[in-house]
Amino acid sequence: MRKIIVTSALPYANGSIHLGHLVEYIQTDIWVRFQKMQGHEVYYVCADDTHGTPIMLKAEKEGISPETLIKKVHIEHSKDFYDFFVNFDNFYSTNSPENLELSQTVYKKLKQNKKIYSKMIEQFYDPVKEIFLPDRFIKGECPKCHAKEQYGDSCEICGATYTPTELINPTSSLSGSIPIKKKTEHYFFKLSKCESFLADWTSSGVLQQEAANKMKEWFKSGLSDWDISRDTPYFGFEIPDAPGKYFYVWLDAPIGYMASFKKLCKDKKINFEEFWNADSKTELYHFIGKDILYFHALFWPATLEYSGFRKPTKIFAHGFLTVNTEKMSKSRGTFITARSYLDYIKNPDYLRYYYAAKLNSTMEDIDLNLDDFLSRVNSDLVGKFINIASRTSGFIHKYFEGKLFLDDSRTHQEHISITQKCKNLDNQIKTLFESREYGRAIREIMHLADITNEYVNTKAPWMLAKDEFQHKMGSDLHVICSRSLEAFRTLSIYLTPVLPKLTSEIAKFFNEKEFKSFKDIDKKDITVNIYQHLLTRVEKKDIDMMIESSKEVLDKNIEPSKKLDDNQSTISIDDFMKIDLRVALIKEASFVEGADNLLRLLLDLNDGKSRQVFAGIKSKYNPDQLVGKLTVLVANLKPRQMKFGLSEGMVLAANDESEGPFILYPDQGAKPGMRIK
RNA sequence: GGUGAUGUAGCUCAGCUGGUUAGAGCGCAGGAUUCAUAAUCCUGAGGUCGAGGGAUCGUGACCCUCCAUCACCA
Repeated sequence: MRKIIVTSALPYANGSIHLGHLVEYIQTDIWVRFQKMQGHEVYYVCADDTHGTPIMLKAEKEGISPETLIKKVHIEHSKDFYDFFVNFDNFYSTNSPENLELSQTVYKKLKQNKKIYSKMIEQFYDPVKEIFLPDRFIKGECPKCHAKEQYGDSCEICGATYTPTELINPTSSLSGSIPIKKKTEHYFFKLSKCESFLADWTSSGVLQQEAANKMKEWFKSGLSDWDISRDTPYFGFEIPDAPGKYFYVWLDAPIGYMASFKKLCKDKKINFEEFWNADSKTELYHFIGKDILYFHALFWPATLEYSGFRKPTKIFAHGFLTVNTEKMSKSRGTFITARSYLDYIKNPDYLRYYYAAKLNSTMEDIDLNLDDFLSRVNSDLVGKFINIASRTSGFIHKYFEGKLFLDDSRTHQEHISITQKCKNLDNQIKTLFESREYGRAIREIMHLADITNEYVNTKAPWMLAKDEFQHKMGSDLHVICSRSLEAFRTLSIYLTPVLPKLTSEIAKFFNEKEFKSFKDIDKKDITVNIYQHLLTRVEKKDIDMMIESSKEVLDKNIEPSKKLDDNQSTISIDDFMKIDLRVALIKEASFVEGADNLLRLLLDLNDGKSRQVFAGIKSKYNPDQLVGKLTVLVANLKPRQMKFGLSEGMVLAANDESEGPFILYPDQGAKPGMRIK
């Protein structure tokens, strides 16, 4: 039996859990449930990440203490995870006595090992708020490209990175005041001295190949020492013997994994040392997003190494979530919180299934395509998987008192083979789950569901049922339905880590409490209850409503920052790039009956389909003079239903009060479909 | 800007170390069936494997250039 600790990254306690977070928690939870089903001793721990300036400021904004804020968020997060069946053994908080104690222990050991030193640095300070300013809270002009309103760490326009002191005309985004440079003593962790250890460690197989490559890149540019202190006021843990100095949130956050586990040890009488001592034989796995690889693959193991604790066995980084191939967007309504998913779609298993179907062991991003989500869940889960039970259990009930007939010695090989096909996949499924190749596992399982449906179809039990002779125990009818349901049960067991809610209901359908182990597939005396719908389809309208409601939520939140933007007369390059301008060939042009000012244009973007656009240019142009010309189309304008038909875009034209419109023609050489930027 | 990843049928993705007519699921079309929440089964159409060069007897798979998308740059 293996002894394993598994963690997911700590969610920051200043916001709600959203579908992006859930990729990781679901990925981890599936893995943990799988390991538990293999009979291993597994502890899945996590915690809210509660420290840092953003938490402090958010609490202040809401007029409550940071402690109250993180308590409130903890309740919300816990509920979200519970409702998604993310089954932590402990979901704790980094603002805990265990974490305080461990953070201080780690720090003292690092100090003993001569890995800590202090030096004076110069930092920006907000004289009004009387607080040192994190980089993100300073805005100013980029020293390289002179773009205005850039953050203190990097420029969004030219991508330059710099220190906030290099910004031109910096202002504090907290008070709007001009920050002053102020000297302060900071504590540093000598990461530069850990290079050889880290180079060995990161290339020893604890990371995915791609992640290890990434590390090499970072080593190339050399490791700098890590600033681990922040000045008061700061919400966090005070550094021992350093009044007014606090641990930087990223120091105590990963220690939060240990602290959460330590609390669990107290509650469950587990031996903490056995798991965390430097020579521990147990396993430790961190599931993280690729964005925080740096912290987990460099700072964290170095911290552990030089404070005398064990290092992680492996770090599993995953990619980001996009929704409909784009970054989650609040204005599009694709920034979907866990809660709003639950409110509208309700069943968390759908999302768990969809994520599982797309997840693999790499750091590639995964896309939640909502149309795909709908059809995949409905056809895989309802159409083929659940359908097996739905179509065969009726007969078992009607004629055989709910009892399956699985006596191999009295059954033809052709029927036994369906059992074998399902059970033979056992090892492969295990390997795939173990290596986090969930997508492949799902594919294999669904393939077996196909085979089972095929079997049912060719054997046509409904034909046999017409013959009374078939209503006897051990008849072909009995055998066929039994083997189909046994297959269904086997597949359900395979799917248990992915679909805990559904499979627990399936277990009940089989008169079992739950599926505890993959070994349960060998059960022989199986009975079924009367079949009731185990799963309903996802409705398109529910998805649409979820999107709509996600849009609303944001509008309220965005107001403050929007007001700032309104004062600006410039837009960013990103704003401009949102407009998809294309060269379009005017294939057809015609008058629109009943419209005073419109021409109907049929435009070709060289993408195999034409678009219809209604343009208000009749006063100046005849259809004939337009056909064959190139013009400029706003290609991603939301289509609009007009009285005369759907308008799928907009062509550009110039005008003022007295003259116009004058339509735009691109220069010679431009081809239909080219992007204009 | 630098570095890296990705780009295969309408959609989501497989294609191992290069080797005969490029695959799956969904969707679509036609048919079968009625046990099942119009679910299931069979058949079929659909791809110059992002573009262009190159190495090779041969490449979706290797190299180079370009284009697009995404990420990271502490």
